[in-house]
Amino acid sequence: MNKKAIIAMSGGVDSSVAALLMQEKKYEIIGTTLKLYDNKDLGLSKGHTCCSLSDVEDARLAAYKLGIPYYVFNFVEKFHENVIDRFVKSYCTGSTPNPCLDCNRYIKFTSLLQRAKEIGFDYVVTGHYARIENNGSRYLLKKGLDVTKDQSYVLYNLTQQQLAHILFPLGSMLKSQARKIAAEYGFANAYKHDSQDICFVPSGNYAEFIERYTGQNFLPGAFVDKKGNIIGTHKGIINYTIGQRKNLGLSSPTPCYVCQKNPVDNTITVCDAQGLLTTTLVAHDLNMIAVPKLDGPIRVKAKIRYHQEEQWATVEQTNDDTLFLVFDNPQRAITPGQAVVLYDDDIVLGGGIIA
RNA sequence: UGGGGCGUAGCCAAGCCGGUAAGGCACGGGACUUUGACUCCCGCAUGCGUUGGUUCGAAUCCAGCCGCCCCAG
Repeated sequence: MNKKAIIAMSGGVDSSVAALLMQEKKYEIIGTTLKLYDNKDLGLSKGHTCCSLSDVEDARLAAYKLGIPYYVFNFVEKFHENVIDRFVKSYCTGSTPNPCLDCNRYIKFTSLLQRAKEIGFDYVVTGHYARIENNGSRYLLKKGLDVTKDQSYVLYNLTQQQLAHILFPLGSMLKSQARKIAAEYGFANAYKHDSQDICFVPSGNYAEFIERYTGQNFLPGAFVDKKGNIIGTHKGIINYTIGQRKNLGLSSPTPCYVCQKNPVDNTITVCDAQGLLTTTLVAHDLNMIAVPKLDGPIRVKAKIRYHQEEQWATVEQTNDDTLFLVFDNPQRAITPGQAVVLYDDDIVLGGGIIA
């Protein structure tokens, strides 16, 4: 009897090709799109995003083309609770969250996986560019072969139990190959633009979103320099993140960057580019994949934001839920709320959230 | 109202022995991107407080006026 897999179809090229590949491997598959929010509730109309309901038609079309059953699963409540709420709370406390991490962690690979099991399916399949291997004792998460599209960073939260029931058919493929396959097969979305922005804030104006969502106004406050001099007025603390240069409106001989957010007195500290450099960080909320726990300080390559080359560092797990990293070279704008993901070559060791 | 200094884009600022407005910051637009940022590219003063004058030609020289700053009374 064929293995059964649910394909999470966003309406984009990647997940459509993922479905096609699974079909070719003779899996018994169904396609699904997750309804994550009501566009109306969020004051949205339309946008090319990774999972907006407006993309349902593209997904449905691809499923129809494949001749597979297609369903929309309603995860609106789960998404509110596990993604949007966490996103908003994080910003309100001065952090800078990455909601895609939570969406993968709680929605696609928890709620959807659970649903899949409930209805008798063995696997959840997505179009992520990452690879899963089993070394005999553990499941390993590895970078996608297409280094320019590698998405292992946003998947570092996956557990052994989850990895056992996930398949990434695009992990060993180049994006260009995926597009080619899509084009040859005749998927309408073969040349659809890659997704971007936060899916539930397609306008990109997440600060406005947070104010609307919380019904709270974030008051203006002072920009101060490292000596404590007031040098300007900011528009509310949620509008800024560590390392930000644009939209500060501060005029000076050299560019000004945000280097600290202080929710307590509602001030934002700015500095020059040099002032953003730091060599150490602490992370919590860990998930280790390749090993259950790090023994002693080890050498790794670490990524402190999605789009950045990993950097050499020495890391130590100081307790069950804490990592301490020392980078070989100072890093620019290490940002609380973002994830640090540890790599041994192309293997994801694990990661955590920067404190 | 005696003396001195200054007024160039939103901010800072070069140019000032006349030859047709550097640069930085900010801002706008693109590129990049399944987060926020960073980065990169492009754009950004028919005009130099104002009115006249000299000159082929003035931000640059001259005069009046306006405004601001400092010193002295």
